[in-house]
Amino acid sequence: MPETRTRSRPEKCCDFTRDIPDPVRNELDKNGGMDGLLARIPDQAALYAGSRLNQALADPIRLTVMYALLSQPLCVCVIKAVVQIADSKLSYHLTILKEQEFIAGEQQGNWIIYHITDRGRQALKCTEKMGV
Amino acid sequence: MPETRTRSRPEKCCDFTRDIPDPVRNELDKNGGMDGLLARIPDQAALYAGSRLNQALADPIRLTVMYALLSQPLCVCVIKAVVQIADSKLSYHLTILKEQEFIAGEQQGNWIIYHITDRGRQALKCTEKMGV
DNA sequence: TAAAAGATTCAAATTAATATGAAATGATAA
DNA sequence: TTATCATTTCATATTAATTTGAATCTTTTA
Repeated sequence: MPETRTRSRPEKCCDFTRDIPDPVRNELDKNGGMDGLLARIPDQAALYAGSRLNQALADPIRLTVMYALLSQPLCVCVIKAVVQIADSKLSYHLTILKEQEFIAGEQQGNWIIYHITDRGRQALKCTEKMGV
Repeated sequence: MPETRTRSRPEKCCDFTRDIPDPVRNELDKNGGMDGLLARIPDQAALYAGSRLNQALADPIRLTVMYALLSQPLCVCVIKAVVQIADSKLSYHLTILKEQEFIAGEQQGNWIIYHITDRGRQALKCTEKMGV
């Protein structure tokens, strides 16, 4: 018969005023405890924005577009020839890059000509620094 | 009655030997045409790897973990106290960060103590440079 | 002003990422 | 060697991102 034991301990995994390895607790104390630790973490809004930013760079098609634009400004029709996907699909990816201001486009007559932004160049440099 | 006209033109959006804006074509010519442009884009494997890398950074929980570890090495149980999510969920996110070698963990007795790697520090610096 | 070309938008379908809870693993202590 | 604690793994459910094709919008040209 299964025992139905009531436990007095709180439901959390570890009560970190006691149950954490000594070296970790020691350093945590020096760092101002949990409060100090939490204070050094950016707020939710910043973290969310940061993850959005990285999300925009998390697709091979979008990276391809950015590398193409690193060479020179291009109309959508040439970008399409580079990535070889349907119009609407390309448009979707361009929108995501635009939203994060990695690229920008201007209408020139019948065409829209996209170029990479400084922020976009920066992003590629970063991605490369970690190995692409 | 709808006309069923056979078109001699190729099915593609634009035949970029003609139908692209002059400034774009001029620069493209200087850059070695389509071939030159394509040659300067990293290969598929690199782009895929690059997008994986950014994908790992594309989540607020994972960024939170990395920022926490930027202060000091921590056991899972303290990280859990920081992010306040279920064990298995945390483990899932830790695995993704480990796979990209942004963090690494070592067993110390009963605990696993994670620390941020140089690559991880680099990644946070990059994300910040673009604004977090 | 109608047609055509270049590009975007929209709704629906598909696929990939994340979350959840139960079960398993590995280390230590009783 | 059994029990316990910290953590991970697994199967499934949920949610978010991407793809698709049709319709729309803009600009230019006839």
